Amino acid sequence: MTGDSAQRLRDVGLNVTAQRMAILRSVSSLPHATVDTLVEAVRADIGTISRQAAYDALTAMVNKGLLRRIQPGNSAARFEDRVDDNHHHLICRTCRAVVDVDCAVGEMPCLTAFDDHGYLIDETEVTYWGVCPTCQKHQPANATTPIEGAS
Amino acid sequence: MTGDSAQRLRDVGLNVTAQRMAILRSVSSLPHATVDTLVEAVRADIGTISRQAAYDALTAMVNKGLLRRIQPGNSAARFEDRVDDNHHHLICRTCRAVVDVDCAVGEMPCLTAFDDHGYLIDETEVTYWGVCPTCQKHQPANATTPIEGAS
DNA sequence: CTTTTTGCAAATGATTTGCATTAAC
DNA sequence: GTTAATGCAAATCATTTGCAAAAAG
Repeated sequence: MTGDSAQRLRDVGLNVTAQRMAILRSVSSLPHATVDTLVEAVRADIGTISRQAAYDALTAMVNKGLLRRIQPGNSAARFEDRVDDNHHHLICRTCRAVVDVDCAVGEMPCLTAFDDHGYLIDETEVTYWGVCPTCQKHQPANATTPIEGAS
Repeated sequence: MTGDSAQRLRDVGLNVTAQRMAILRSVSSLPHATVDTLVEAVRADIGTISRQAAYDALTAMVNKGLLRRIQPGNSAARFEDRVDDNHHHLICRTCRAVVDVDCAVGEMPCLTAFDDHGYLIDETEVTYWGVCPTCQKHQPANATTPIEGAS
């Protein structure tokens, strides 16, 4: 239904377009998807979107706080629409699968009582790096291309 | 002095080369520097290094746990040699300045008592996003290009 | 002397920019 | 009607790959 996503766009002052509504819906149904995956999904949905329109729409919505961007190391950005709660991410070093995790500590971990060096802090990002169950099984003890860090 | 960095390389089983020693020294004196900055510094130091040799050396040392790689959003990676302690990073959205901060919570925040989804977790990364004092002053109330997120 | 590392060039992948066309308000 | 959004191509930026020459153990 077009109503909901249209309203969410209007609420933040963005023009309502078929592409933007479709992007918003795709991010909802495909949490942690990359731009390319979202472009595919939107094309299956409304027929056409350019990659640039997708980038533009996603950037606009991230800037308006409608979406959140996740940057798994140096690979393609992911997007999600869980923006209101304080949750973090568990990312597989091998296949880049992203899983949401709720913080055990509480509302805003580590955000209190440290030297902020005069910075105006607006976000605390917590990322857990590891290897997912599937990749643990399908890989020899010393895998070939660990995407980052940790010997 | 060449001894220290040479020994650190040997300790982790890496061949000792002039470039690698110089990289190690440069990362020490320029914490949070990008690859390009390090290449410049190394060239000023020992005369010559290719960018690829720098990437290779840095990757090798990160994999051996000698260095740590920081990925500020989607921009160029930074490197540091503080690998033994549990500290986090405060990054300026505008100028990308990186500052070390010690965690107020304790040893390993949020690492206990949550659902790990079967992942084998090896690192917890905490990043605080904000605007540094300098950028707060030098920018009009609504700056032009906030690098990421947050309206 | 065998293996690793270096250096150069070219390739790749993600993202951005410029500009004319089209659609929202 | 004006302003904002789309689509296409080309540009840019960080990083990787392939391979021959040079250096390390």
